[in-house]
This record gives sequence, structure tokens and C-alpha cells, in this order.
Amino acid sequence: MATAASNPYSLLGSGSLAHADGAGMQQGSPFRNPQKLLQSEYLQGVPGNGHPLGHHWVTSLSDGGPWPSALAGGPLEQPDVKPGREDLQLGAIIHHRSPHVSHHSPHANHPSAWGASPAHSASLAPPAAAAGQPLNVYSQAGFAVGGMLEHGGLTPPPAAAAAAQGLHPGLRGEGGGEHGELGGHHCQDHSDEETPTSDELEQFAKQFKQRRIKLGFTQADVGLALGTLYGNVFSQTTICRFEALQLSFKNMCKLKPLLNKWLEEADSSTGSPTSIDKIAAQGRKRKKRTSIEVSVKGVLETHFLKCPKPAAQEISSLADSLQLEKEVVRVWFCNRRQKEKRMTPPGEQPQHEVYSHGVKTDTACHDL
DNA sequence: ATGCATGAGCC
DNA sequence: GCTCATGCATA
Repeated sequence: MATAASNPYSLLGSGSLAHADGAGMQQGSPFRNPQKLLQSEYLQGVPGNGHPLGHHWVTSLSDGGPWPSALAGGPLEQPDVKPGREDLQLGAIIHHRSPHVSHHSPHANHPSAWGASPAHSASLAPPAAAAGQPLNVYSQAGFAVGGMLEHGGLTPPPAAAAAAQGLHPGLRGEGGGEHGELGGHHCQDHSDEETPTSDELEQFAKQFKQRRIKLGFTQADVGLALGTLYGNVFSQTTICRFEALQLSFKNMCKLKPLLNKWLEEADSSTGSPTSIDKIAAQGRKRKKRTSIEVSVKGVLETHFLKCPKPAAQEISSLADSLQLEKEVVRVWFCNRRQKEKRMTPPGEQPQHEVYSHGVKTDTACHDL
């Protein structure tokens, strides 16, 4: 925390443009072969001889896409099969769909079976989330919420009314039935407990997003409202990821009740103008975001495929050859792994054709 | 919407 | 140092 750049970056993100939602509906992800595309894209970006040099800022090339979905290798054997929280959180919940799956394994392999189980077998649902941690003990020490207004933070913007009416149904298609079989006659009395199934979460997330938009709230608004309602502030990012199911199962389970309550509040308080409250930003000094070139990313990606968990030494040498800080490289790998774990590629694996078995590329990285 | 970053908890 | 939850900053 010593390397803080003296950048007086103040709060700018509180603007929360109301149209952000409409613009954000472009998550249509084309079916792309991870491996193939990855290779070609990156290899093109990389200087032929493989030099990490080359300072062309082409960040807009393929920044947001090529997932290496390492699942292609089948059940990756996790080198660190520790009985920690990892397997606890998701392991037990997943695949209750395949009868062949050996779900009796104490530690499941990977939480990849995220949205791959449209089946409705809630009988399995273990108290994974319950065992994790209480839901309300999240106290962000840095957040000085101006004083949680007890009247709730629900204040629909003036545009809400208009937006609510002029909403075009189903930009992506699947969101069409908003008030249909979703929450109509569903026994949702257990909205505060009981580990939901991934399917339920998926439905809820979808429903939530639609209602939110209809009510004219942005993701950021919701995040703030949660803070005023329950003391847990969340960012636009988190709300976004929730809606996109880009969180871990456990995390989704934790957020669902909160968002559900917000939905109820927002729903009932339509027309009840309350004071809007903005939370002052925090003076948090952050390291300036490092922009990694595509070519460099390609190298990292390649290494990641070979070894998702490089040793410290390897990270060092890698960082050295790439002319990056070691910390940056380390974090990159961490984030990469994390991304691997939350599999929710938009429109993905409805019925997994399944990858070929067992060729785990390797579990042990070659030492230098 | 997402990439890089921070920090808490764990080993 | 890793995982995991989370978010600032940015494409």
C-alpha cells in the first residue's frame, strides 16, 4: 500500500447512467472454439519470433473473449485437492443430473456443472452455503455509509415510469416470458433459506434483471439500495455478475436473498418516493490498472494452459521475460483460475456433448 | 461487461 | 501464496 500513485481520482462512477442497461444487452457470445481461436488470435498478435516486445496498443482486439475453457481436457485433476472450502462450496451441489456420475465423491472435481443441470432435483442440495458463513456478517470496514436510512433507498428515477412502459421484450429472446411460469405460482416461501438449485438461481437472476430494468433501476442503484437496506453495499460489478451468473454458486446463494428482498421492496414501494441517498465514495488508493498487451496475454495464456498454477519461481521468470511485475503475473494467474471456476459462458453447454476423457495435459509444471 | 486489483481467511 | 468475494477502472 505504499505504491499508491498520487492520483486524485475522485468518485465518478456514482453517475450511474440509467441507460446502461439497454446498452449492456449485447452479451451475445458467438460459439467459439476456445482452443482454436485462442491460438490463432494470440499467435497472430505475437511477434513471429515470440518476442514479448512490441508496444502496439491493440487492447481492443480481443480483450473480452477467448476463454480457454480448460474443460476441454475433461476432468482436470486439481493438484491441490485439499479438503478446504473449495470442494465444500460447490462440489456437493453439482451434477445431480447424470446418473452415471459418481456423486458420492467426497470432493467433487470442479464446479463446472454450473448451468448444466436443468434437472430439478433439489433433493440433493446440501447445506453448502449454510456451512460456509453467516450472510450478514459482511462489514466493509471502509464503507462509511452515511447512516442507513431506515426508509429504504428505493427511489425510482423519473425515467422509471417511462422505461417501465417502453421496454422492449426480449432483446435476447430468452427473457421473453417475464411474468409467466417464472414467479407466478411457484412456491417461493423459502426465499431466505434453503440452498437453491442452480436452476433456481438461474431463473431468479433472469427474473431479477427484468424486474430491475422495468422498475428503472440500474445495477449500481441496486447495489446502493442493498447497502441502505441491509448495510451491505455492492457495486455495479457484483450486481452485473449476479445477473449474468458469473459468481460462484455459494456467492450466488448468498446474494439471492438480499436481492430478493430488494425486489419485494422495490415492488411494493412503487410510487412511494423516498429520499435518494448517495453514498460518498471512499478514498481508496489503488494501483493503476495494468494493461497487458495482447501479445503478452497470449504468452500468459499459453503458460496457463500448460500450467495453471506456476510456482513462484516460474512466475518470476515469466514476469521477467515478459517485463512485467511479478505481482502482476501472479495476480493474472489468480484471476485466470478464478475465471475458470465460474463457468457461465453466455449460452453455453446446454447438453454437454462431453469432451474426451482423461487427457489431462499435465498436472506438474515443468521446472525450468 | 470485464480486466486487473485488493483484502480476508486459510494452509 | 492460494482461494474467494468483491470492486475500481476501463473497453
